Amino acid sequence: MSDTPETVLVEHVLDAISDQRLRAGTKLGEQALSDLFSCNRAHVRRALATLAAYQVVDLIPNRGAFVSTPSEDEARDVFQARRAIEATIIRNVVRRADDSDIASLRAHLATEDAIRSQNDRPKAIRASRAFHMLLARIGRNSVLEHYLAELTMRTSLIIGLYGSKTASLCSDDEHARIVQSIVDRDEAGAQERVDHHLRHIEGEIAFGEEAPRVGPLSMIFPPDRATG
Amino acid sequence: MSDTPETVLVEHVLDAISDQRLRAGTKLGEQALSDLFSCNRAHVRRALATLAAYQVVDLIPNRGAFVSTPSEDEARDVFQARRAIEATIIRNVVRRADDSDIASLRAHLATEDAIRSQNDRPKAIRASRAFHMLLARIGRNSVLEHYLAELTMRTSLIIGLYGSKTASLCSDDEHARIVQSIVDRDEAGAQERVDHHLRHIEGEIAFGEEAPRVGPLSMIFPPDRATG
DNA sequence: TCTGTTTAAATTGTTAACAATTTATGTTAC
DNA sequence: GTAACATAAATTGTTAACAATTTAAACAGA
Repeated sequence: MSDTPETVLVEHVLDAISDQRLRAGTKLGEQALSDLFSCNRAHVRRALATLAAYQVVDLIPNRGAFVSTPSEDEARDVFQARRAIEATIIRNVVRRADDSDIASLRAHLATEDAIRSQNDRPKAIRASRAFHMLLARIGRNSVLEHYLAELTMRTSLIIGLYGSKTASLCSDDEHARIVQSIVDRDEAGAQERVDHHLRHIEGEIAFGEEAPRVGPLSMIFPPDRATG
Repeated sequence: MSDTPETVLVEHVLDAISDQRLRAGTKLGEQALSDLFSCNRAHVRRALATLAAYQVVDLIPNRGAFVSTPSEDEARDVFQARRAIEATIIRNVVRRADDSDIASLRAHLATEDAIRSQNDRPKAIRASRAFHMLLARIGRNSVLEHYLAELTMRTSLIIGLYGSKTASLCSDDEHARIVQSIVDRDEAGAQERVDHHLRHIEGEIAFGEEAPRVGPLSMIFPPDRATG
């Protein structure tokens, strides 16, 4: 990846969204962003066009750019798309994972365990997303990996918008069982567990009662960069 | 859809790619595009950023924008992603298609029949893609529909780049059988036939021997706008 | 106090000019 | 004739200024 101002800006916004530091509806002003990232407005504009193409930002003519607020229908479409994509990803993983991949998965489970004991929700959200993206990388299909990256970000927006009944989105237990199926090379079992896991997350979302949106744009900058 | 210069440009480029009027590797010069579409370079730049996010254009710093040339690995990833996504789409179609939807499908088959007798390859390509996109629309999952739109365009690039042994990409026969399964509400049958159809298309691609790339940018404008 | 209007500020949209880089052209030496 | 180099043209990258629109604020009237 190159290091142009556009790329930096896009990556920061995506990270902030997936960490739920940026919430649905937040306005992304051009001047504010160009100040925050010390670049000119042309760069900001291009970056916003990219984010709009990723469907995490809405561009409203003469009004500006806003973090998108997915509807309930859209949310259900996102989850169905995730089930479709992650079903194929997990199949690839079971077939293609080597020893080093399995070591990575086990290391990740340990990290999630450690984070759980800290009760740090933002960190937990980040780690949970990282687990799914790790599976996507091990699956070695760059197209599916890219789409899942988009969908997990939109999932973050959805959960941030409608809230989740459970504190921890992904129970680490379910992640552990998925890894076990991978180790056992149990394709059907792994697929079933991933599907169940995703339905579980979707089922916990409290549609109807929208959480208070927006938040300060300054949250676009992370408190720390340590990632699992 | 709004009618900003960016949108117009993006739509035209996407159409040209899916019709194989624009081939892999073609340079998309800023001046040339701003002349062709009578807009300034700022608009062109934003449009190119959007197209790059859709992964149909590569942006190379200081060199410009080029229609992307998918590798063989990427091509296989695209087809696997299509199988994953279209499997869920066809399931939705079988469950959700009403009488009017089935009428649309039958009308489309008739159109494809008519086009086949004309031996008009560009038109056939366009109609073939339209069939898959029609299924996506009937499936009523906007997320999957959007991803399939991207993937069918990339499929056009792939076929244009590596060539296909058969003249007609999608044999209309296979499309007709898929529709029959939908009418019969045969979920498993429909899924199996879509999967077989996609594997058939992929199998016909002649990897290894790249077709001559590039072509004149002027082909970005269509000869006619009649679409099935 | 509330409503509607007018004015001012802030934000987005547009354009042009200039700088930096790459590509093409042409020249010279061998 | 080819290769290397120098020059010129074309293309991309950057910046600033200005116009148009929207949002916020001030104000007057009921």
